[in-house]
Amino acid sequence: MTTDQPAAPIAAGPLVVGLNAVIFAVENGEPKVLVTEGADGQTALPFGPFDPAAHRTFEIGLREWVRTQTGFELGYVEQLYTFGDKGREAPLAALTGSAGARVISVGYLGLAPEARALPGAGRWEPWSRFFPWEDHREGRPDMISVIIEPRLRSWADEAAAPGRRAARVERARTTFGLDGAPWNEERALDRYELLYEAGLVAEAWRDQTLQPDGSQLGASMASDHRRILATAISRLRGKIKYRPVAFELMPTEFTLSQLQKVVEGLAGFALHKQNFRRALDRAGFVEGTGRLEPKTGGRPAELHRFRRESAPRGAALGLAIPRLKDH
Amino acid sequence: MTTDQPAAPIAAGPLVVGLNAVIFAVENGEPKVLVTEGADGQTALPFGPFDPAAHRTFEIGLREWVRTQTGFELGYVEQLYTFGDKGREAPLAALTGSAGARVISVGYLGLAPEARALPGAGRWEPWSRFFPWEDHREGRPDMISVIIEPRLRSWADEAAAPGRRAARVERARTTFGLDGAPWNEERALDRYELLYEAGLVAEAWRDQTLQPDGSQLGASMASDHRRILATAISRLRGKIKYRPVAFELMPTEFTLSQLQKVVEGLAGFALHKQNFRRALDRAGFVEGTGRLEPKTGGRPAELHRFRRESAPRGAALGLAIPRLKDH
DNA sequence: CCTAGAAATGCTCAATTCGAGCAAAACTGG
DNA sequence: CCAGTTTTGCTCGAATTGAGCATTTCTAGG
Repeated sequence: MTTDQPAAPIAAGPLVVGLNAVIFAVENGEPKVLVTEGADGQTALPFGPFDPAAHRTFEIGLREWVRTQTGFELGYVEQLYTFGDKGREAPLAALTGSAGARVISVGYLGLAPEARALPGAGRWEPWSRFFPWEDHREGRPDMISVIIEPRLRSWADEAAAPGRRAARVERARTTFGLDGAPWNEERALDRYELLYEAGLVAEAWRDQTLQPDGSQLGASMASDHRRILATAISRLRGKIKYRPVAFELMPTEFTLSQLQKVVEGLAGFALHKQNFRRALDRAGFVEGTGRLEPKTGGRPAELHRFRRESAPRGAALGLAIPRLKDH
Repeated sequence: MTTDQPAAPIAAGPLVVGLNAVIFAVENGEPKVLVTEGADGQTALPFGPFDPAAHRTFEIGLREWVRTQTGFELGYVEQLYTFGDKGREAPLAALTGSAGARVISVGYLGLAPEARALPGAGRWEPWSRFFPWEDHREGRPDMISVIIEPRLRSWADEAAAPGRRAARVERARTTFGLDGAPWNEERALDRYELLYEAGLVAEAWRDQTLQPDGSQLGASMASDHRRILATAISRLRGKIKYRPVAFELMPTEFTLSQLQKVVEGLAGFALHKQNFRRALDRAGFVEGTGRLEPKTGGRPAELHRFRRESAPRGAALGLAIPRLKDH
C-alpha cells in the first residue's frame, strides 16, 4: 500500500480523461437539459477534454470549454460522479476508430437561470423526453401500469431461482412504487438502471448489439449519457431538499407560483400550494419586493427575491417536499 | 462541442489516475478509518493505481488492490468524489521526484462490519483524531469556543472590506453553529475547508511552505487526504438518514443499544434512546431474534438482525436523526 | 359598469410526528 | 438480598404536516 506517489510507473495504456456537463434550466416550469448532436446522430451530453496542463481544476476547465463552445457562462456547478466502466466508450469507438482508448468522464451538474438560446451547437430538450416515466405532475403516467409494470413482471419471471424472482419483483415494486409502494422521486437513477437491466431502454440492446423485443422507453442517448443524466436528476432532486439550489434556476425576481412550478418540475409531482408557501416562509428563503407581477391571469402576485445569505436562526436548508404516497 | 470521442488527441501530459479508499469500521462505538504510513512519515489514506487494462470498473480495481494489499475483503462500497486539483500532489512530488505528473484520485467510501486486525500495512485510527471538533457525544467540545471561535473571529477581522468581514463571520457562525446557530453534523467538509482557509490546520501552511502562527487543529494527513476523509464523513452522515447504510457497519446480530452507539458515533452526538427505538421500529429495519445478549451489565438485551429486503409499505429509508439545536 | 373566472392569499383543524421525561422490569456483582 | 445498570414500556404536550374552505384582488367579456 502506498500513498499518492505511484511506486511504479503505471501501465496506463491509452487513457483519456474528459468532462461531461449536465446543464439544466427550467422554461415555463419545464426542466430542460442542454444536449448536442453526436457524430453518429445520437443525442449526447456536451463533452470536453480535460487538459491537465491548461487547467488548474476540473471546474475551471469545465467552465472554460462550456463558455468557448456554447457561449454559455455557467453559474452553479457541482461534481456528480466519475464514470469509468470499460466498454462505455465502445459504441462510439467502433464508429470513430478511436477504439482501445479508455475514456474516463468526470460528470458535472450545472444550473442556469434561463434556457438562453445558444450561439454554438447545442439545444435545450425537456428531460422528460428521456425519462417520460418520471413526470407525475398530472398523476402517474399511464405508461407505468400499461407498459413498465407488465414488462418488469415478465422480466422477473425470467429469473431461474424463485428467490431471485422474488427479489426482482420486490426491486421493481420499490423503485417504481408499484403495488402501493411509495414513489420516491429521488430514485430516478435506480429506475433507469432497472429498465436497462430489464432491457426496456434502447441502450441495453445497443451495447450488446442485439435486437430489442419490443418498443423501447424514452429517447436514447449516446454512450452512457442517459445514465449520467439520470444521475444528475437524482442528485438534484435530493439536493433541493437540503440546499436552496432551486433558486439557481430562477431569475432574480419571481412570483411564488413560478418558484413552485420550478420545484414541481424538478420533483416531478405537484405540491399543495398553501403548504409550500407556509414552509417557504418558515425557512425564510425569500422576501417580497413589494412590486407586483400583473400578468398572472388572475390576481397579481407579489414579486419575490432569494435572500442569499440571511437565513433565520434554526431554519431548514432546503425546500420542504413531502414524500409522495400511493397515487 | 463533441461527444465522447475526442476530436483531437488530447495533450494529456503526464496524467495518473488512482483510487483512494476511505474505509470505515466502528469499534465499541468509536468510528475508525483505515490509514497507512506514507513514504515521508505522514499519515495517508490507502491509495492504489488504477490500471485500465486490468480492471473493467473502478470498483473492481479498488476491491482487488485492497484485498491484495491489506487482506481485507470490502463489503459496501460507494464512489465519493474525484479529486484533481493541480498542486494536490505537489507536497509528495517534491519529495519523490515524480514532479510534473498530474494525479487524479477517484475517492471511494467502504464500510466494514468490524475493525479486523490487518495482515498488511495499515492500521485503524479513530477519525476523531483528525477531526476532534466533530465529536459532540459528550457535549460540544471545549476547543470550539476556546480555540476555533476566537481564531475564526480574528481571521474574519483580517478581511479588508466590511462586507467580506460580515460574510466570514456569517460563514463561521453557520458552519460551526456559533452564536446559537444549529450544529449540522453533515457539514464536516465545510468545516474542514473553513479551517483550511483560515489557516488553522497544518495542511494549509504546508501547502504554502509557510509557518503557522499558532497550534494547528487535529492530526494532519498527506496531500489532501484529510479533505477526502472529511468528504467521506459528510457523505456518510448524510446517507444514514435516507439509506440503511449503518447496518453495513454492524455484525449480523446486535443489540439495539449497540446500533444506537454506532449511529451516535457516526453522527457525532447522542440520541434519545426511546425515540431512536420508536423510529427504528416504525421503519421496520430490524427484527428480534428472540435470543438475548446477557453481557450488557444490566438487564439483558434482545439480539436483533437487519431485515435486508423487507421494509414495510411506506416506511422511511434511513434512520431518523434529529437536527441538533443549540447545545 | 357589472359579472364570471382565475389566481393569490389567509385561515382552520385533525392527524401525525417529535422531543422529552417517568416508571417498571430484568439482570449482575457484591 | 441489595445497589447499580440497562432494557423496555408508556405518556404527554409541542410542533409539524396534510388537506380543505374562504376571502381578496385582479382581468376579460359582455
